[in-house]
Amino acid sequence: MEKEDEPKPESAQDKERPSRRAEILEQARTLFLDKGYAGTSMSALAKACGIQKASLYHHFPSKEALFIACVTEGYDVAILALQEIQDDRALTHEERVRRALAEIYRITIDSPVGRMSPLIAEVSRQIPEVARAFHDGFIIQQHEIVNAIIDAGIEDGAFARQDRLGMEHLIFGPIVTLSISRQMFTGLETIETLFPVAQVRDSHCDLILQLLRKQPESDSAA
Amino acid sequence: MEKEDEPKPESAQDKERPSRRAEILEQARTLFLDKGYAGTSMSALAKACGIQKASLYHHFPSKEALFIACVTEGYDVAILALQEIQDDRALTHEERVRRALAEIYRITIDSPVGRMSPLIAEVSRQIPEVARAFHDGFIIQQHEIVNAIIDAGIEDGAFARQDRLGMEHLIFGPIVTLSISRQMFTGLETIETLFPVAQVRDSHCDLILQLLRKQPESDSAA
DNA sequence: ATCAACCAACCGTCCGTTCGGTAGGTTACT
DNA sequence: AGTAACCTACCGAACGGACGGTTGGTTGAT
Repeated sequence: MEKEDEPKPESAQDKERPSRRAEILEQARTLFLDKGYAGTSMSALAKACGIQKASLYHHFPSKEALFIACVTEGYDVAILALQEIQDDRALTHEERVRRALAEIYRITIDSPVGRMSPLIAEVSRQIPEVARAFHDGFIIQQHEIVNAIIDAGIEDGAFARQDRLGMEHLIFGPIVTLSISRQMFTGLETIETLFPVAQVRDSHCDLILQLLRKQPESDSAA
Repeated sequence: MEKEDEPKPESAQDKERPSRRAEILEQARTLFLDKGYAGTSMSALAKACGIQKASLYHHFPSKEALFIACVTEGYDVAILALQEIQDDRALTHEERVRRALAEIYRITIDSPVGRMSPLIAEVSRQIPEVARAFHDGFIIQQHEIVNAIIDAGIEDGAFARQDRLGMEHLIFGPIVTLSISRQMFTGLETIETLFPVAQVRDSHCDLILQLLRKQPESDSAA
C-alpha cells in the first residue's frame, strides 16, 4: 500500500537507496506505536516488511537495538518547523505563540514522534537510554523554544511574566494528554466529539494568551 | 458472561479475608503498570504472588479477564474524596478549587488508577472495553465534579465564565502529563527537579485561578 | 464427604536469535 | 579473459526457552 514514488529503483543505485533499513524502521515504528514493544514480534515486523525474520538481523543486531534506532531518530525534523516560527520576525508576539502552539499540536498528535510517550513509558525501565534520548532530543528542545518565544514577548513588554514551570505544564500538558487520550479512546465512536483537536487547540490558545497578556494595570501595583 | 453464579446466599464468611483474589489483583496491577500488558506473563505474576501459575486460573478464566478486572475496579474509591470536596459547603469557591486540584494530583500521580493511562492506551485496540470502562468510570466522573465546582462558582458570581472544553483540558492535561512524564523518566536522576509535583501543582493552581477570577471590570462587560 | 484452593507436570505455539547457505555484484590477481 | 575471493542482501530451517493455557491430582477446612 505504501508506494515509493520511484519508478526506477536502479537510478543511481548506490546513491539514493531508501530501501530496507529505512523501510524496516518505518514499519517498526508503526507496529511499536500500535502494539507496544513487548507486543510487537520480530516475525510480525518481518511479515510487514515482506522479508524473512532472519533478514532483520542483517540490519540490526537485536530487537532492542532496532527499537532504540526507532525512537532516537527523527526528532530534529520535528523541531525545525518550530524553530522557523521562533525566528520569524514578521510575526507579532501573540501570533507567534499561536503558530507555535498549532505546530506543537501538529507534531504531538499527527507525527509518530509525538505519539511515542506511552511507548517510551513502557520500556523506560528496561531501556533507560531511550527516555534520556527522548527527553534531551525532543522534550527540552520544544520547551526551550516556547520559553524563548515567551521571554521575547516579555522583554518587549507585550507579555506579563508568569511562573515558568507552571506555564510550561499549562502549555504542553493539555497537548500531550489530548494525544494520549485520542490513542486510548480510538475505539470509541464519540472520540471526535470528546477530543476534537481543532476546538481544543483554539480554546487552549485563547486561555494561554489570556494569561500572557498584560492585564490593564488592575492590581499589579500592590 | 460472568456474574453471580453463587446460588447460596452464603456471604457471611467471605467478608474479611486476605483474599487471594485481591492479592492477585494487587500484584497484577503493579506488574501491568511496570511492564505493560504484553510484557507481563502469568508465570511472573504467579511468582510475584508466591503461588503456582495454574492457581491463577482458579480465580480468573484468562489473562485478559484478569486484566479487565484490574482496570475496571477501584474507580469509585478514587472519586469519593473528590465528591466530598465538592459537597463541602464550608469552603470558599477558590479554596474548593484548590482542594479539588490537589486531590486530582494525588489520585493521578500516587494511586494506581491514575497511572493507568499508558497501560490502557497499550491495550485499547485489543480490549476496547477497558477504554470504555476507564472513560466512563473515571474520566468523566472527575470532569463532571470539576465542572460542577466551577459552575457553582460562576453562579455565585465568584468566577468568570470560560470555555468549558478548554478549561477541562487546561486542568487535567498538565496533571496527566506530569504523571506520565514521571513514569517515563523514572530512570533519570534529575526527575524531582524536572518534574516536581508540589511545585507544579501550586503553580498550576495559581494560573487556573487567575483565569477563573473575575477581572475587575476591565472588558468583561458584554 | 465435599469442595474450594492449590500444585506439579505438561501441551502446542510462538518468541528472539543463530547458523548455514544462496544469489549476484565488485574487486584482485594471474 | 579467467577465476578465485570477497561482499552485501537475503532466505530456510532450526534452536532453546518462555508463553498462555490445561490436566489430573492433592490438600485441608468444613
